[in-house]
Amino acid sequence: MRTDYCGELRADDIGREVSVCGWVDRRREHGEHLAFIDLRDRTGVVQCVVDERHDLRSEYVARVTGTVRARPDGTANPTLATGEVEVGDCQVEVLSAAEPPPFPLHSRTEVDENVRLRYRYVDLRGERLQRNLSLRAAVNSAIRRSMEAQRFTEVETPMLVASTPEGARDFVVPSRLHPGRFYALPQSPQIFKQLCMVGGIDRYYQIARCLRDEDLRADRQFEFMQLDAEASFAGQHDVMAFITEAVFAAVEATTGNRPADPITMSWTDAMERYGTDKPDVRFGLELVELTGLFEGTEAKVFQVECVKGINCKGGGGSLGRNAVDELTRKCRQWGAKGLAWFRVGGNGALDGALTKFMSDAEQAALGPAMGAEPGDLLLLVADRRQTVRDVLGLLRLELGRPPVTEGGLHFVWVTDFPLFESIDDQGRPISAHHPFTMPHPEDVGLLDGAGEELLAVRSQAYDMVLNGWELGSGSVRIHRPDIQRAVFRALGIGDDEAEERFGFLLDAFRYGAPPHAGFAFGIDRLVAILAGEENIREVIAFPKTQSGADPLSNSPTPISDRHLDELGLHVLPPPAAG
RNA sequence: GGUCCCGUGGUGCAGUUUGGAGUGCACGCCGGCCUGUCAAGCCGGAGGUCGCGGGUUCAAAUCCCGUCGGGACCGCCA
Repeated sequence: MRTDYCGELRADDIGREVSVCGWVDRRREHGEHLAFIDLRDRTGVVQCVVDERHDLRSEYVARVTGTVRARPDGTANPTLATGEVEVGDCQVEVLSAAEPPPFPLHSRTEVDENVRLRYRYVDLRGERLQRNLSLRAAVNSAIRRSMEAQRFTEVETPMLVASTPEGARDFVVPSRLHPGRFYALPQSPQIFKQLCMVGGIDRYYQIARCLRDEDLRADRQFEFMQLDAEASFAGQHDVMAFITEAVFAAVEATTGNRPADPITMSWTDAMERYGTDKPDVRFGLELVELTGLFEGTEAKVFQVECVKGINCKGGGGSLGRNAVDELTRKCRQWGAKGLAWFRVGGNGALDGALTKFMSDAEQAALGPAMGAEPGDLLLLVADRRQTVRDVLGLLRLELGRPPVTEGGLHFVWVTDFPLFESIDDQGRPISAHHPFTMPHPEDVGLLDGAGEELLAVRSQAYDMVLNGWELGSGSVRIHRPDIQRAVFRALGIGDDEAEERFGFLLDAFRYGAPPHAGFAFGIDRLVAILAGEENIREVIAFPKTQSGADPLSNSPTPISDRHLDELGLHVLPPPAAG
C-alpha cells in the first residue's frame, strides 16, 4: 500500500514513483483543479500536487501515488524537511473521509485539556504527542539495553497481589472465586523483587506498571511506570551506579548528550539548604540558618526553635507590597504563622515591620549573614524546624523555580535519609521508607533508644532527584533477622504482628537471603522532563484527569447488578449530602 | 478534607471590575473566485442554553448562593 513515509522523501528520491499514505494536514487550492495537499504521517508532511478535482478535506485519510520531483525554482520550502521535493502527477485514493477535527492539531493554540482527552485519538496525531511518545519509547528501549548490558534479568511480577495496610491506598479487585476477598493492584513489585533475590535471580529489573489510589497531580497518575530493579550482593553505591548508568543511557539516547555527573547530598543538607528532600539545584535562593543570630532576642516571633531566611535578590524593588502580602498568605497556608520581611536600603539598613523589636546588633548582623545587598528582600520564617524547612522550601520554589525547559539537567542523589520520619502519639516512630530498610551501619546501636532519639537513626535509603522532581528512591534491604527484629521492636511491631503482615517475606529470608539493595524510578517523570513538559499527562497516551476520570472512555463506570451479584458485592447509596 | 484559578459558536480569546438587545477579534467550517501555494489569498455565509440550577433586579454572560466539569497546589502519595 505504501512505498515511503511522507516525512522521509528527499532530493535523493527525485524521479521515483512512490505511494504515501496519511492524513490531510492542510490543503491549498488554486482554481478548479490545482491543489497542494500536505499529507501527514508520523514522520512528517510532504506536499502533493494534485491536478484533478478531488474532495480532500482536513484529516481525510488518503493514499497518494505519484512521482517525486524537485520543486520549481524559488518554491522550495526551507522550513520543511521535505521542502525541496514534492509528489507530482498524483493519483489520489480517499481511504477514509473525516469530519473536521474537534480542535486544531497544530501547536499554535493551547486547547482545553478536557477536549483533547475526549478526542485523544485525534490529539495523538499532533506533533507534540507523536514526539513525546516516541521519546518515551526511546527512553524505555535505552533503559532495557542498559539494564541488560549490566546483566539484569527482566522478570514479570503479578498484577493481582495481596493487599497490604502500609503505604498508599490500594486499588482493589474483588475475587469471583473467593467472594468477600480482594486482590490489590501492586503499588510496586517490592515484595516480589526481594523474593527474586532470595530466588537467586541475582539482578532483577522490570519496567513495571504501579498503581496507587491517591489524589492525582501534575506529576502523579493512578498508574505509572517504574524502572524497578534489585541486585544481590550489592550495596548502596553499586545500586546508585547501576541506576545512574541506566538513566544516563536514556538521556544520551534521547538528547545525544551524557549529562553532568550527579551530585550527592545528605538528606539533612537538602532539608537545611533547600527545605525539601527533592532539591532543585538549578537556581540559588538557598535557605540561610539564622537561629543562632536570634539567640536571646527580644523579638517574640524569633523566640522559637528555628529561624531561617531566603535572600530574594533584587526583590526589594521588584516585589511590591501586594506581592509580599500574597507570599505571606501562601506561607500561612503552608503552615507558617507568618512571613517576616525586610527590604535592604541603599546604606544596607533594614526596613521592615519587625525591626523595632530587634536589637541594633541583630539588625546589623542579619544583612551580612544573608549576603544582602541594597535592593534585596529578606524573607524569614520562624517556627518549629520542620515547619520552617517546609514553608521556605515551598517559598523558594514559588520565588525562583524555572520552567522545566530551562537550566539543563541537574541530577542529585539524596542519601542518608532518616529511618523514621516522625514519632506518633504513642511515642512510636513511623517508618520513613518501608520497614525492611537497612539502618546506617554506624547507627544500628541507636535502635535501642526511644522516642525522639530514634529520629537520629539514618538509613541506607537514597533518592534520585532531577531538577526538583523526585525520580525515584531505593534502599539497602535488611537481610539479617537480628537487625530486622530490632527495627520491628523500635516500630512496636511484635512477632505475631510481623508474622501476620510480612510473614511470607520473613519466611523466605529464613531459607538463605543474600544481601541485596534496589531502586525504582518513575519513567513518566523522567520522560516529561526530557520532553520539556510540566505535566506527565503529556507523555502518557491515555491519561486520567485530576479527578481520576477518563473523558474518552468515561471510566470509572457503574457495573451491572448481575456482575455485582456474581462478585458477592452490594453497593451502598452515596452518603447523603450535607 | 482544604486553598486558589478557569468555564462565552467547532477551537483560542476579548467582553464580567462599573448589569442595559448574543456585541467583537483570530482560527476553523460551508459556498464562490483563483494554476505555484506552503499558517496561501480574495469575496460571501452559517454556526450561541455565555457549563448547569436558583436568587437579586424593570433588566444578568456580568452581582449573590449552590452545583457540575477542568487545572495548579496543600493534605495524602510507607
